[in-house]
Amino acid sequence: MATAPDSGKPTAAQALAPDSGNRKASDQSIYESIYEAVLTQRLPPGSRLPEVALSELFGVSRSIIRKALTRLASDHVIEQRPNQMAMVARPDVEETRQIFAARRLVEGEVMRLTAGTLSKARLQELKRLVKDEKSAHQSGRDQDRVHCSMEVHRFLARHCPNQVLGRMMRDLVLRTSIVIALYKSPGMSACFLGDDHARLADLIARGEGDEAAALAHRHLRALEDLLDLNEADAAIDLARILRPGA
Amino acid sequence: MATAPDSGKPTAAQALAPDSGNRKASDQSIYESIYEAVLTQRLPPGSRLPEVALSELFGVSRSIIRKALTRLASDHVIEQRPNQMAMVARPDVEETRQIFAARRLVEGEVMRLTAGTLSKARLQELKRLVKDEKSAHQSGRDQDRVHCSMEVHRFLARHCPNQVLGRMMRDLVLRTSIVIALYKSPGMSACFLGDDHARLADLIARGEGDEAAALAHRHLRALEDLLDLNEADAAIDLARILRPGA
DNA sequence: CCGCCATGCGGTGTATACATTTCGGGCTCG
DNA sequence: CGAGCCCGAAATGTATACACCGCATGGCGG
Repeated sequence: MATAPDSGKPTAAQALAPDSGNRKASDQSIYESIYEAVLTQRLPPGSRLPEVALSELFGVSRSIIRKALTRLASDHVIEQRPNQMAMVARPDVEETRQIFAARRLVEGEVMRLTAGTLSKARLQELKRLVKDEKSAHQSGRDQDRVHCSMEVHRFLARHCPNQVLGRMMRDLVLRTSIVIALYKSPGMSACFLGDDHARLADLIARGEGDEAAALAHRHLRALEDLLDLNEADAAIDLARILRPGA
Repeated sequence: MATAPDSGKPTAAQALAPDSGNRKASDQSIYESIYEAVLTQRLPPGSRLPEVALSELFGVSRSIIRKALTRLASDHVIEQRPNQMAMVARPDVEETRQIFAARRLVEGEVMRLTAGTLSKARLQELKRLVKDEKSAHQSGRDQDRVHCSMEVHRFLARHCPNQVLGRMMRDLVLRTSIVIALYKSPGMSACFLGDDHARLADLIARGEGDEAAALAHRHLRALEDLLDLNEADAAIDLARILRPGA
């Protein structure tokens, strides 16, 4: 178990280690470290986040940790139950469907609003992200691929003229990342998505908002369809809890 | 100044007094007290919220207060700047427009999803809220009228089948309430809105989602148009900061 | 041998002490 | 007389002590 913490409910520890070099981190930087770790799936759903361990890791007192955790819980990144350790959120199937539906609505509008508003420099950045994703995919660096894929969506959210919607989309992208980690079917590595991103960037650049929105909508629908969202998991959860036969 | 705290940046104090009877309140109840006070405009935008005053008011230590304030800031109810007292949010004109645009998008979809899904008992509750609003309007109890008007929207948000969207709408309703308090023109009391609510409830009851969404869209557009959203205030803010001539 | 309860340990919940910062009044010096 | 500085009150930022709770473990009794 020392080298395989992913059994059941893994603990934080090494997933945040690279960031622990920053001694005396502020609650903002701690928030971002954990946020980033969850986003890139280094902290899988259900990971436990003990306050004392985090306080030692980041070199601050529990006050700061608690503030960061409160904010993370408010953003649905983690779940906090009374007298219990915080853990990375683990949405059920119903909530997963709602997250996808909400994201289709919001991201579609973000595309519509963002198309044609980006400067040349920004478009360069965007194309760069898409290219990085493709190269990461071709080299088989799946961790980097996921990271870049997220960054494409987050980039568009960050540069949407309507920052209220942009912030909503940012949160929904994170929650989508969580449910993908939870419900992805074994074989999927989401190959064709990279092409979607390239086409999306092109439509954004050319200012074709409606088409970009439609593409994002299809993109997200396809992504949701790739997931294992049958009631199987509910049965699994019940079986895991009750253990009736074996 | 003892009886006119609304000059400049009012303090909390009496706006929360009715809730202070609950000694040893939890952070959740404190969160809700302040949330409700902001929603009903008893705490106008810019109101200051000192931690010590609140801790004495609610009979708890600053730890609890700080947790509640952190959550409120995360929900854009208040603004927290380092080493400065928290205050009720005061969005600028640009953010106000974004809030309305986002709310039109989200609330429209909520109407579409909610129409035709409410039980008879729930529909009764809804009609009751609309009726209460109308009677409050006719009696000139403007405070109650605003409260009931908010409750209509919050009711629909709460009972939307998609709770992710519902939660977003809840937050947007609050932020809308804040900007209305900030930018309402002197004479407006929003008379015809009550009729909109009645028609909206009817469309929801009859399951006509698209029509309900369209009505909500027009309703919110009309509401935004009633506000004083010219750059006047930006000039005021600049003048207040720079004080060039006088 | 199996099941139940006591107990210890590790975790969060809350309060409080102390450090640090901000803002304003009033004094002093030019 | 006015401008600048000093200082103190009051606020927030941070750390820490202690109380409480839940869970796992191990002994005890049926």
